[in-house]
Amino acid sequence: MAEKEAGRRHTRDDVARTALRLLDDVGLPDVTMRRLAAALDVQPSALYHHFPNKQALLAELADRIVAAPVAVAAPVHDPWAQDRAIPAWESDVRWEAALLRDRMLAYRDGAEVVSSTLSMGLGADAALDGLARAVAGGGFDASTTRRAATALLHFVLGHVSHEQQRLQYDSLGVVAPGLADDDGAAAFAFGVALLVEGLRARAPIV
Amino acid sequence: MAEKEAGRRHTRDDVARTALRLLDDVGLPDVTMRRLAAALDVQPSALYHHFPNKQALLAELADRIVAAPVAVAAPVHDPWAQDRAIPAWESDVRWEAALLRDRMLAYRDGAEVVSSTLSMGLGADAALDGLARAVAGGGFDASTTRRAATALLHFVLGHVSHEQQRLQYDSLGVVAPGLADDDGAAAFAFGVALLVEGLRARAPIV
DNA sequence: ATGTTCACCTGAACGCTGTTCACTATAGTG
DNA sequence: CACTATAGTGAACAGCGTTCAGGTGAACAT
Repeated sequence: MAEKEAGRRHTRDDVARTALRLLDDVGLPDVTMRRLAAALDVQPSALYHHFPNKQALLAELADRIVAAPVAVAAPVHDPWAQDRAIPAWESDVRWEAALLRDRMLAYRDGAEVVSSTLSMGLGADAALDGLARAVAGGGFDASTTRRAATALLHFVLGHVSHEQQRLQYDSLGVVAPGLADDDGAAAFAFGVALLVEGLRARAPIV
Repeated sequence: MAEKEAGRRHTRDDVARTALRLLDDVGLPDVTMRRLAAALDVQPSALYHHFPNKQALLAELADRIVAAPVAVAAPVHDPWAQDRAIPAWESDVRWEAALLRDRMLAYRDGAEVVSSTLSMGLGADAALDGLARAVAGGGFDASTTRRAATALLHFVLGHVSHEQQRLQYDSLGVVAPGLADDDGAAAFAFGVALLVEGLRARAPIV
């Protein structure tokens, strides 16, 4: 399954990249220092020359996940705005939220990694920053901006975590229990829309 | 610190109640099967006669947290509705969200316990049910109701987790870094209001 | 060419975790 | 009284994150 990296000495970047690949291969619960060391063909203790502990390693992974380059570039003209009544900041927010979702979906258990790192105050700040920047485009005061951005962030993290947990369930052959699974993207867009429209009601300039 | 329970034989309820007290005393990361066994004056293996594994134990705790009786009864006339323009379902949703927050805040790391249990599909369904019931009062279709309720749930879980993590930071003597900490209740109400107002825009009956 | 430095790594260990297993004691019921 | 279900024992297992004293080799200055 996971082949060994046959190289001799490794850099901090090697370790992080191998860890990211291991995460995608085996999932967060099976990303252990021992397994990562084995993947690098190295003793576990060697990892502590690159990261002081496992949490720092995971924080680095979270940073890379939320700041990863994405396949499709941001559209100059947003796809939601055939109707010109929609202000730019609204589609910016939707876009930024969708971007964050895509980035976390790009790695197995990505949302879990980002969420735990974020909740411990280490790294992954790009996640909140992107949302806050988009919200700020609506001209809200600092407090409203920050609160709206964190509300969006909490929803996105919770939603994508839920989405990825279900992905894992399904991949393990568990049959869908009666109810049809909700389309992830649509349910996500709905939640974001709820927050955006709630925010619209208090926009300073209409 | 944590005194031993000197009783003879214990029931499943004893174990759960002691675990809940232990959680409040030492926090989730230090709730280990060995510590819990010690608190009950029992060998760790004895716990497995009451719960098949630790996750099941934590799921029971989550169930008790989200279904706990609360000090103040629900008001017949909601406190937000001096203005009669506010429909009942809106204040119901706000109330239900605030209730869930209070219940999770009642135990150390309560949000973390509920969140992890919920994300693994074991128990704590009362959390979503309460919100969904309140939303349904607005007369929305099933899909909208479910999506809005989970959006609310994700926000509440994320917010309270963040709130409790900060509580722990502060209790450990870490000084607030420059920025004044946002009032938890106010920021919470803001996030809920955002979702409620977004939902109001699609209410079938005005 | 030689000596030194330093990043990278080894190998073994420590203390902790959740969980299992065969066995024992105790309370309650026919 | 014998029986059975429930509760608990004590030891062990495999795995975890982490530490530590020491080793090795490439890079660099003399």
